[in-house]
Amino acid sequence: MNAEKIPDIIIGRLPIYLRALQRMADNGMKTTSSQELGDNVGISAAQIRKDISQFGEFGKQGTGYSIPYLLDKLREILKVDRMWDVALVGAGDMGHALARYQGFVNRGFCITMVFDNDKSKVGQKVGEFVVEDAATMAERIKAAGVKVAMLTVPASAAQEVADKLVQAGVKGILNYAPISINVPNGVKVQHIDPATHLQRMTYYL
Amino acid sequence: MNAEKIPDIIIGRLPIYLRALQRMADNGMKTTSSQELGDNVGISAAQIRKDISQFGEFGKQGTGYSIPYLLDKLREILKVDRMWDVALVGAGDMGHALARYQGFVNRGFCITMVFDNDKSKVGQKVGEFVVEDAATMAERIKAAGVKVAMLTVPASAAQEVADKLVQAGVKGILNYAPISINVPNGVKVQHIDPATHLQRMTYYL
DNA sequence: TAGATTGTTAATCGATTAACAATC
DNA sequence: TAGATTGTTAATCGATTAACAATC
Repeated sequence: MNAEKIPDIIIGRLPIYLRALQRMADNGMKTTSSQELGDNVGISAAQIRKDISQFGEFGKQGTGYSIPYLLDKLREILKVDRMWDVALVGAGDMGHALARYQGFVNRGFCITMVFDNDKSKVGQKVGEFVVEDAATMAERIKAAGVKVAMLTVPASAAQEVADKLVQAGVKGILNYAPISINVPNGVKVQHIDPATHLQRMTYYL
Repeated sequence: MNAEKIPDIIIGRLPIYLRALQRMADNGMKTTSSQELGDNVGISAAQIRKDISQFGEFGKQGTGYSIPYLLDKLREILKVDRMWDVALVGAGDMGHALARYQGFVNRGFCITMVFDNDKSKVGQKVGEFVVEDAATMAERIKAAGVKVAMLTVPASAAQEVADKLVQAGVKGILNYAPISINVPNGVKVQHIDPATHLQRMTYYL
C-alpha cells in the first residue's frame, strides 16, 4: 500500500473499473487482464495497471487479475465494502426516478430518507419511501449520521439546501440541480446535469 | 479564432461557464470577470481566461467580459445556438423524468421522440410524448436526421441499442445505463451513472 | 489619468505512454 | 519450460499556474 496522496483523476476511474469488473463477475468470469479490462472501458492497459498498482500488487504476471479479489480490493479502497445511508432531497420527477432506482443497493448505497419542502408532497409515498418535511431534514440527518445526499431540487434552492446539508454533517453531495454549488473544504460535490453533458458533445457534431 | 485542435478537457468546461453565465444573465448582470466567474464555478481565473482565449478575444482589459456577448460566443462554439432534436430511448422511471424535464429547451435541446421495446408501453403517454415502438426507431431517427440520443435502457440492452443508434446516424449518446458502451470513432458518448458518481466521493469520507 | 483586468508567455506541475525486467 | 502479463521506470506529452505587458 502506498501512503502518498492519490490523484483525484485516478480515484475517478476506479468506479469505472469496479463497474466493469462487477459485470464480468456477473457473467461468470474469474480472471481478466489489464488489456481486456481496458478494452472494456476504453482506457489503455498501461494506465489501468498504473492506476491499480497505486494501491498494491493485486495482479499476477502471466495470468492477470483475479476478478473477485480485485473487486474486493477496489470496494475496500473506495469504501463501498459497506453500505452508505443516503438522503434524497427533492421529490420531483428526478427524485422519484432515483427513489425507485434498483441499482444503488449492490453498489454500496441505500436511500433511507426522502425530503421535500412542498407540504402537499409530505406524507406521500415516493417509491417505498414516505416523503418527510424538509424542515426536519437537518435534525434527521444529524441524528442518523447520514454522510451522503442526492440533491434534486430546483437550481434556485440548491445552494441553500446544500448549505443545510453541510451544516447537518453531510460530506458528499450528488447535485442534480443545474447550477454550480459551493461547499467548504472537506465536502465533495459531484454534478449531474444532462444538458451540460449534451453540450459537451455538440461541439464535435 | 485559433484553428488548432482544442483539448477535450477545455470543451468540457465550456458548458459549465455557459451555465453560470446564463444564470448571471437571468439575474440581470451585464458584465463579469474571469475572477468572478471562476469563483462561481470553482475554477481559477487564469484557467478561465486561458480557456476562453482559445476561441478569440472576447474580453476587455479593465472591464472583463460582456455577459450577453460571451453567452453568444460560447453558444456558437458549442453549437447550441441552434436547437438539437433528441431521441429518448427507454421509457422507464429515468426516461419519464427526462421526458418531463423542462431544462433542455433553453439550452439547445428538444426531445422529439420516445421509444421503448415494451409493447405495453407503446402508445402510452410519457410527459407530452407518445411512446413509439423501438422496432421503428432506426427508421424514424434516420428519416428525421436526429443526431443526439439519450439512452435509459437496462445495462443488458445498452450496447445493442447504442449500435442501432449509431447505425441510424446518431453521433452523440448520453448513456444512463450503468455500463461502458463502445462506439466507433466520430461518435461521442457521455456517461451518467449516479452510483459511479457516489463511489467517487466515498473514497474521501 | 489611475485602476482594473485581459490575453499570453514561460515555468511548473502532473498525467500518460512505451518499454521491459521480473515472474507467474 | 515457454508464453503471458504484471509492476515500474523513464520519457513524453499535456495541463495549469504565475506573472506581467498591454490596454480598456
